[in-house]
Amino acid sequence: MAEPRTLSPEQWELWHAWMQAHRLLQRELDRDLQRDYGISKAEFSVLVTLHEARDREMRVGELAESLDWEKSRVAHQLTRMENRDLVDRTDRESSGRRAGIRLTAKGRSAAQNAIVGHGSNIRRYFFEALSPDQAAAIQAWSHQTIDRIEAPDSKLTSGG
Amino acid sequence: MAEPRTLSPEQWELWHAWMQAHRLLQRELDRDLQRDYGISKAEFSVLVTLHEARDREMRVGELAESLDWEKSRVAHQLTRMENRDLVDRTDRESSGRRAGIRLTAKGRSAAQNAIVGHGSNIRRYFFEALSPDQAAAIQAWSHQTIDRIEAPDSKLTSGG
DNA sequence: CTCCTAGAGTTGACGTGACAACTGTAGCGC
DNA sequence: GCGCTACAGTTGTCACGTCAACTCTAGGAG
Repeated sequence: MAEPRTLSPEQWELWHAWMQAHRLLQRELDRDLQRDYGISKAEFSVLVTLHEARDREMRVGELAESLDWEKSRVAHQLTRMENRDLVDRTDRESSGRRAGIRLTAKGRSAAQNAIVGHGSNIRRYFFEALSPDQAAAIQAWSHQTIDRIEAPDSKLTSGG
Repeated sequence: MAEPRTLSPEQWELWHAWMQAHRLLQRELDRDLQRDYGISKAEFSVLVTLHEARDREMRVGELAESLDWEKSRVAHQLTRMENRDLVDRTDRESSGRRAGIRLTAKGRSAAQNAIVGHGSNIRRYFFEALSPDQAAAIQAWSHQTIDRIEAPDSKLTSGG
């Protein structure tokens, strides 16, 4: 039995169903968030992260690190959110560079409202249809995958 | 114990890890597809679907149905792919409406090459790190979720 | 024939996400 | 101080995906 180079029909089917389920779920959650709180999933992520920082101003790099987003993605997102008056970029550097990022009042209340609502939507769409076995399997797979992709060669971090 | 309205920290963690894993996986697969075959995941999907139709021309609605995409998404994608000479829209209706969609020679060869390569990438990134238990759990969850979201009230399909 | 409705396909606007290139600041060696 | 490098943040470009609006065609009612 030579190693099969292609996926079996069953594997394709599983792959397809998995991708499909994921996309439907994401779309559903995003729609609800948009409808109920007027924000998107990406905006929600930023709002939550800033909300958890309480009063402390965050920097772009810090946000990028915390969200595991690319810097440019954060910058673009902040520009849009600044236009929508959800966040505030304060001038800190001497030149035109702005570094400190804060929630506006509108952003803060949006965050507080959305966290509860979005959480219960996640529960409704995701956790309620999830058996403990499935949860364990998905958790294990998630961490495997993150490790595998994030740190393909971890030899750099260990003291060698 | 009143029903908790918000997710537990563990649930948030699982949710976050899962989203993260998914995004990393998708990005990785898309990058490889782009690097090795010069096409994106969306283009791949269209190419495969048209490839499986062999010589038969497909219509936009048929493609949308088969891929479970919105019509407009298909139209936009076809426009991009037409510009890149991967597909061909043939005139069929009397007016300026184009209905028949075919692969170009370039599209056909791209499809044939990519199917093998992409399949083995999926195997490498997804199936190799997946135990049978995990596969079963993920499959079950996927179908549950698709059913739940796609057909929230299925009373229309059964002969009433 | 005209209006109405339904369906297929298209288009525009907008937010999202990735990548590359650019700007400005700071530390370092000369 | 000048150039080198590293780093932080920004910007442009492009592809993706959704929603709403639009066009064109066909079928039925008046």
